[in-house]
Amino acid sequence: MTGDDAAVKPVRRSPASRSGHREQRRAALVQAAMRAIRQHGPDVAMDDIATEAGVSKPILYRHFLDKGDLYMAVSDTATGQLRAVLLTGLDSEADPRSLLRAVIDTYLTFIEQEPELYRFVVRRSFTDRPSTRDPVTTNAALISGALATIFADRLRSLGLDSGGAQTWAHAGVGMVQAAGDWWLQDRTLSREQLRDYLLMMAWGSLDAILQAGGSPARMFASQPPTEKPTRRLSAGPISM
Amino acid sequence: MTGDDAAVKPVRRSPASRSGHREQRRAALVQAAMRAIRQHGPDVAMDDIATEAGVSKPILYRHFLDKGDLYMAVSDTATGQLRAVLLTGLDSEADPRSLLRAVIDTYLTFIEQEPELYRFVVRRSFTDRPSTRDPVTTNAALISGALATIFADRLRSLGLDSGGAQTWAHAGVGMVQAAGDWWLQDRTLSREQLRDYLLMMAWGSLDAILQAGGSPARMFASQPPTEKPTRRLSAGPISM
DNA sequence: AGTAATCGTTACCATAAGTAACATGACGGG
DNA sequence: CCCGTCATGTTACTTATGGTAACGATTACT
Repeated sequence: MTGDDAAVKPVRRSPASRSGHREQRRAALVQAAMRAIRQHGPDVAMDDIATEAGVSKPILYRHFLDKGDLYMAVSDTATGQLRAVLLTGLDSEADPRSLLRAVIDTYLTFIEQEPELYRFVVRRSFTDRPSTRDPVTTNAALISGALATIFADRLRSLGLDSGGAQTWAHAGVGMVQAAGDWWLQDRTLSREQLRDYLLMMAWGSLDAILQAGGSPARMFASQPPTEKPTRRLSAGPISM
Repeated sequence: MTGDDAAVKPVRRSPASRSGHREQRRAALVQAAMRAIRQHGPDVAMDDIATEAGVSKPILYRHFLDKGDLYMAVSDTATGQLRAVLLTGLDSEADPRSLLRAVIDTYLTFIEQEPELYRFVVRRSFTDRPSTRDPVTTNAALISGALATIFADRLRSLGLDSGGAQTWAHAGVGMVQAAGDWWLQDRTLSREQLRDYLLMMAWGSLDAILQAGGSPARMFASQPPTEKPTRRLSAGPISM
């Protein structure tokens, strides 16, 4: 794009401002998208987003590849806060349970305050995407990965098998997510109650892993999981 | 023999065969939809489903209110097996851990054998629906509810607070679901390993609830949550 | 046979994603 | 001072798909 010195039009004034300006613009559009989502719900049309941004549709497509790309950007921004909290907590020397509690609390607070945005982000509406580029998966992976890394280090330092850390992280994220989803519709608990309950569960599962030395084989070695010959439910194909 | 008693057109011969036949037909269409989903992925168009069923689109709409309705029917059928297993297990006197293990295993086997169908069912594509009628929510609620019932009974029989059973069930379902989702893409564990790991986690969380008397308040009452954990878990500083 | 209900089809409409082509305004050079 | 180029914007279109309307054919009972 920078037509070098050789030709009549060497470089024009494209070097500076451009990129920075574009990023700024992109961010503004993402903000507009968020406003539109809050107003119209998770199924906003691109037209509505454009209108909210005060421009017309093709502008959006100048800055975002497609709706999924915008979705990704919104998702990134929305979860940025959560990630920031998480990473901040990582540096601190706070005890891990408090850290975990704070993470859960941040998440619940977010989905409580931004239910529409939450639905847009978490309820993946773009199942067609390659899943490796799925923004939710990506973000969950980021959080899970961060949790898993810490946890794995901890396991290793205790001489335990760290292979399960990632599994634990993913499962834990899903646990909180599903519980939060349910909670939004059936508010029979206060946020604090749910938060402590989830913390208790997550911590209990962590406890179990640690006690088992990081491997279920060790946990259930002494007592077989199927004491009486329970039928092997999964033996055959599911056949519907 | 039908037309006489009251008016010229009393009821016709709509009583028998009709309903039964329609249900049969509906089931056949659901089967076709499943085949189409396996072939085309979770984003099948109604046209493709109709083609697979050997009919044309309006036929589908004669049997299903809209795509969400079909989605619900597919979801019901697909999870029917799992629910059956679960409910059968309810009657049996199998120890709850084996039951839980079997449920997890059944789920994992299903998503392993039917990844496309799984994506269609679990990755909710119909975020616009009233959520109270969302098929996934409905199904998850069914399973969660059944699980919750079991453990609520157990909790009560131990004289503990059963109010958290539902929370536990929802969280547990989400845990398994998210872990399974991740596992499908990052197959670093065998199914058996993941199953036992998840069982360990779920059981550990249940354990924590039982030991806390069903309420996090009791678990964390004696000590502020910001301090290091009290239970045996906290033998060492488990900083994640 | 005639009447009516079920079963089926083709052809259409509405919405929303994504694109092409065109319009406007600022800056630098002849 | 006018002109070309780049950035920015708009209108108007295409395409895909969920959903529907109107119409045709088959079956069965009186």
